[in-house]
Amino acid sequence: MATTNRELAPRYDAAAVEPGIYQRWLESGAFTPAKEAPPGARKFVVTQPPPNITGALHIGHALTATVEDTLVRYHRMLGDDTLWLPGVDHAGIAAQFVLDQIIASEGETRASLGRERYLERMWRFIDETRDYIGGQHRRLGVSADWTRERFTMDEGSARAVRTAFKRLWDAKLAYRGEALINWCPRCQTTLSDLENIHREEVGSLWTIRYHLAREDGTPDPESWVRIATTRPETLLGDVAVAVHPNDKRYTKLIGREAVLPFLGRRLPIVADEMVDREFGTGAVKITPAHDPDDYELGKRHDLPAISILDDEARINENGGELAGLDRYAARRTIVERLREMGDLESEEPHQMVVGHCQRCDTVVEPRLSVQWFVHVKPLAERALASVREGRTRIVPNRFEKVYAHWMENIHDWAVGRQLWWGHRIPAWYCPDGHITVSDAVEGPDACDECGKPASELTQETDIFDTWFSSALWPFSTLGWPDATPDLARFYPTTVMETAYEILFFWVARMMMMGLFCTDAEPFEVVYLHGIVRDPYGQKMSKTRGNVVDPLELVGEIGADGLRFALVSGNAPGVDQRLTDAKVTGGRNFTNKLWNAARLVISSRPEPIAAASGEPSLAERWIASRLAEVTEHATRQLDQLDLAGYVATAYDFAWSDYCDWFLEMAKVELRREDATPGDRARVWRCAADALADVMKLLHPLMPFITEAVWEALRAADGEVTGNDELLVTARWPAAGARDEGAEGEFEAVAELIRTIRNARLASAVPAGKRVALELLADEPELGERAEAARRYIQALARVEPFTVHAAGSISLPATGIVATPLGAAWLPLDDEQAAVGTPPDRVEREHLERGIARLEALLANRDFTSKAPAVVVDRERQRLRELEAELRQIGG
RNA sequence: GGGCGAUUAGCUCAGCUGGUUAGAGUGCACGGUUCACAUCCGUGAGGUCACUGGUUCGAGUCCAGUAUCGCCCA
Repeated sequence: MATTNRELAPRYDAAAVEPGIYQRWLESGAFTPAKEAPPGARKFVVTQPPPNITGALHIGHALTATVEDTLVRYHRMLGDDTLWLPGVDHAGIAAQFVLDQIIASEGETRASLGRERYLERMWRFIDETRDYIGGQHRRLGVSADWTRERFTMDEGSARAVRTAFKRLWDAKLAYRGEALINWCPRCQTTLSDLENIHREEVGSLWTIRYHLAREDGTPDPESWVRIATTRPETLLGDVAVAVHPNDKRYTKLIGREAVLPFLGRRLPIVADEMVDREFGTGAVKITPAHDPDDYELGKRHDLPAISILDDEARINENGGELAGLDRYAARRTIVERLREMGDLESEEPHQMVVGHCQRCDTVVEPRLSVQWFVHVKPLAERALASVREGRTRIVPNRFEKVYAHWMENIHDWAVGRQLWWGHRIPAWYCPDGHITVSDAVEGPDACDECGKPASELTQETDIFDTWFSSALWPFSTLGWPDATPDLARFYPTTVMETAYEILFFWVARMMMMGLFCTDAEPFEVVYLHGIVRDPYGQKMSKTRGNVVDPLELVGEIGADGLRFALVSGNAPGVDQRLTDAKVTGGRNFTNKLWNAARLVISSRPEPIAAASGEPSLAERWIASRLAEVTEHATRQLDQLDLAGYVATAYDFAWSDYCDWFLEMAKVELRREDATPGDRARVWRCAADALADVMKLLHPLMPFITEAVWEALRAADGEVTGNDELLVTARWPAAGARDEGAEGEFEAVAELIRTIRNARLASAVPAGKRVALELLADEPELGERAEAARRYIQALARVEPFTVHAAGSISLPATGIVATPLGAAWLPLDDEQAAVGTPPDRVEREHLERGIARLEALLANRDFTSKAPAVVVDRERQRLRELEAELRQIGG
């Protein structure tokens, strides 16, 4: 292709460029792994944390997508057998929550529709929203293999769920039993402990008189025991009063009975070590059906548990005349009546911890219920060992302690949910009370125990906690329980990247279920990222109204800019604030890259000759820097140090390549004595280095780099070689360092910086060319100065530039500055000199302080004898340099 | 109550296994119509690395304690 339109727009227009690029990637099939693993290739596999199918991506998802995409693109470029498997989650409670609101607006309710029609409606709804998340991910640049996209409610996942549960059941790790569970009266379902969010609140502590029972069981108006409670409404379910066995105040009451107000129930007064003597009056009411501690105590004392609340937390038939009242109305009524009866002694404000539903924030009600549980202790022990013994690594590793603590104190997992949207528990009941668990789609043929035919069995109506299917995600998505080629090829996966917030909810459970189901750790590394907060450090939330829509930002500054903003300067596991400055910084950087490309492409010699001649200092230096930076960035990516990688690539691109190299390359390209071969050589160097910068930045900023690649390819096919698309190009190999070139460059750059500074200090107008004199310290330095003359003249804007040999000229009285090549000064006329401030004195004092420090350090025998030789040599060298500089300015 | 983390420039944050005079972005000051970019270029000011003690030739970095803030678990 000839040189088509090589004029690039002066500003990078992300919105105009990105969609087309994504389409090209898709058409190229770059995101789908080859049919077979390349021979000898290492694998790199990530399963995407599946977002809620009914939702939209928030900024945290954008971070997840960015980090994973960066790693995946890097490994794809390395040539690894790379798979990134995307998917969405059915989000049981959350989805029901959303659909309930929708059908409510249509005048329907779950009850009015019935289970079957409700689920049909859900599937229709899902079909509408299904592609939304994927579309958003595409706009962020996510390079996942969409041909393998999965949904936690698809048939493969369903089979995995049934199989896993059957195996748990067969291993006696799943059971159905009565327990006090967390109940959300609004969501109408059981919650696991993790979904029960504890929060400190100010409530009340009421002190109530429970009259002691007389012989005939009636209350004695003259004697009572004072009970402290935060939940007076539950007294309807009281079955005892408990005191501490060593509490002298109550010793004589143990064994006697009190009478429950309103209901007249006789309550034994029992002694139990659990009772906190310091709390309230030291005597507590015991309500086993509504309090976890009471439940345990009740079991120890063989007490009944009387449930007094219904599904919606209203008083049930056990509450006598209060039946039908909401729990809070009942509380008010009971308190009021007790007061009237003279049995309410006091009411005081009380700081306490209250559980709330994670989903809807309703106060959770402890409730006695028969539920499905998974006995996770044995699973947890294995999952803990995997991390302890290093088979799975958590980054940052301090979360290994958090993980361990949770695993060590784990409770059985209540996996049943009284919802409709989710995987139905594959358990069948027979009329005789037997339970049969089956992993077959059509269920069991007969009762496992008594052989009653399937027609007489009824299936459990509860569904699984959504996290149960999520726990199987790394392998259910690859075909487990079948031994599929994908499972063999891609499992176990490599990196599980997610928010530290769901370490327990998800990561821990994947570890447990992965080990149980597949006998392997589901991933090698867990990479945890922190929370993206607003500029004031507040967590983003709809109620606070401070949410930032990532797709809106993509529209404003492009996906690359957002990706850059999210990853730069952020360590794993650490929360970050998303500020305007960061976002703008991301946009500016993409624009900078774009303009570097504009310059390179527009300065291609036309026609271009065959490159010839010796490389200039600019070329030798940038090649060496590129070698170092490639090596560095590669190591940082290998170590999952994304912020470090970004910083390395950013500094190189902006400072080294744009600020220094391109400026020097301009000098080379525009010098009059350059041959066509020289110009071609310099341009090729600039273009090749730019191509490498694009490669280095591609994992993080895929769109702009691909766009530049395309423009480079149009301008000169030799630069991009056979790689039509950058996405499938190979990651650059680090070349050889050229320390000589680096040293020469540093000296010249330092001289230029010093002269620029001196110009400003002497008030030389910025655009004006002034004379510069340099007294070379040694002949060799003079030669270097001569060799770099054209850079110095252009970048320091000096003309003429005169280099004097040592001893050939005497220094002026003032205005000398020290440079690595020798003493330099700007011979100013009197008028200029009068305006400016000679910088020498400050400089001299600065040098003298440094010299004194180093002399003292080097005089210390402990230092010279104990510190490594390299360190001592470095200090000696530094001292020599400072002394030379001081001599230059006449010290 | 137990555990974890943070405290570094005005602000937001990097700083790996201890080793030049601690860095970046942003903000600030000064100067810039140099033919890629003002979403830019150049120069600069700005830090007793929370505090106290210890280990070490050498501590932002390791150890102990204190203070403040935040998070997790109970």
